[in-house]
Amino acid sequence: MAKKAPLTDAALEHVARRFAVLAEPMRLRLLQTLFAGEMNVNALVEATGGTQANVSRHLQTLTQAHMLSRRKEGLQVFYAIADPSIFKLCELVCGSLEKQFTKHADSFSR
Amino acid sequence: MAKKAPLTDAALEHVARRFAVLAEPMRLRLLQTLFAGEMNVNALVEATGGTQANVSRHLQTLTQAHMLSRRKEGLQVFYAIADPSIFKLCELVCGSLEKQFTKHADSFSR
DNA sequence: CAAGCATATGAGTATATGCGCATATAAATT
DNA sequence: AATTTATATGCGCATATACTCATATGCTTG
Repeated sequence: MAKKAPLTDAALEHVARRFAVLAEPMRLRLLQTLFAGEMNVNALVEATGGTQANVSRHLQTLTQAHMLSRRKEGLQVFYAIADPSIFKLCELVCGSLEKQFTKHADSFSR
Repeated sequence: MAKKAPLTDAALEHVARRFAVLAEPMRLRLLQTLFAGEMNVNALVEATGGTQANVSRHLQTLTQAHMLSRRKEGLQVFYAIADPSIFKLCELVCGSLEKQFTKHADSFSR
């Protein structure tokens, strides 16, 4: 399989879609929270400070993109990170951003 | 520096913004084209099949995100990939996507 | 300085998407 | 079966952004 083959339009749209899923602060916050492990919706609502409706929608988006797994247990639904490449993606972007402005680096983590 | 520190809201917005820049097929096409090396706008217009105005706008977006460098030489403006992490980012996403649907894998590269 | 070429940008339109509110669904408990 | 609890979803609004067309800017050359 050639490594440098150009991508088809369809493939580019898939890649773009994947980046788009990661292009929302609340979804990133959810992912970051789930880095600690599986959680149900209510826990995620409390951890992120978002509304239940909004959190639920974002979880749906992330799940449809196959980034999260969904497990129902009684009344509760547990979500977890399903795609380990998410970790590396976030690390890459964060690293690149930190280099980019070492000035505001203090406003980066708390 | 702590590796697992949670990100501030401001940092999350920066990360999200970066992903958003990568969330457009035409911009990905431009980046992919520039993988071969520095190019001027006209060459990019021809290579991507986009309109001059649209290509110019996307180049501006990519440059403002510090993903591309801009070099003016006479009438022409040359763009090049400025942030090497872009390569790894695209590889990661493509790899993850290929795994995800090995079915349509044939529609991925040409 | 006029004309021409390469690139950038303002304006307008269409589409997408995030959010809040209210309500629906689904499962457990009484 | 009715009620309660946890999660999902329909709807409307507001905003963002991609695209096209026309035009502006900037540099070069005659």
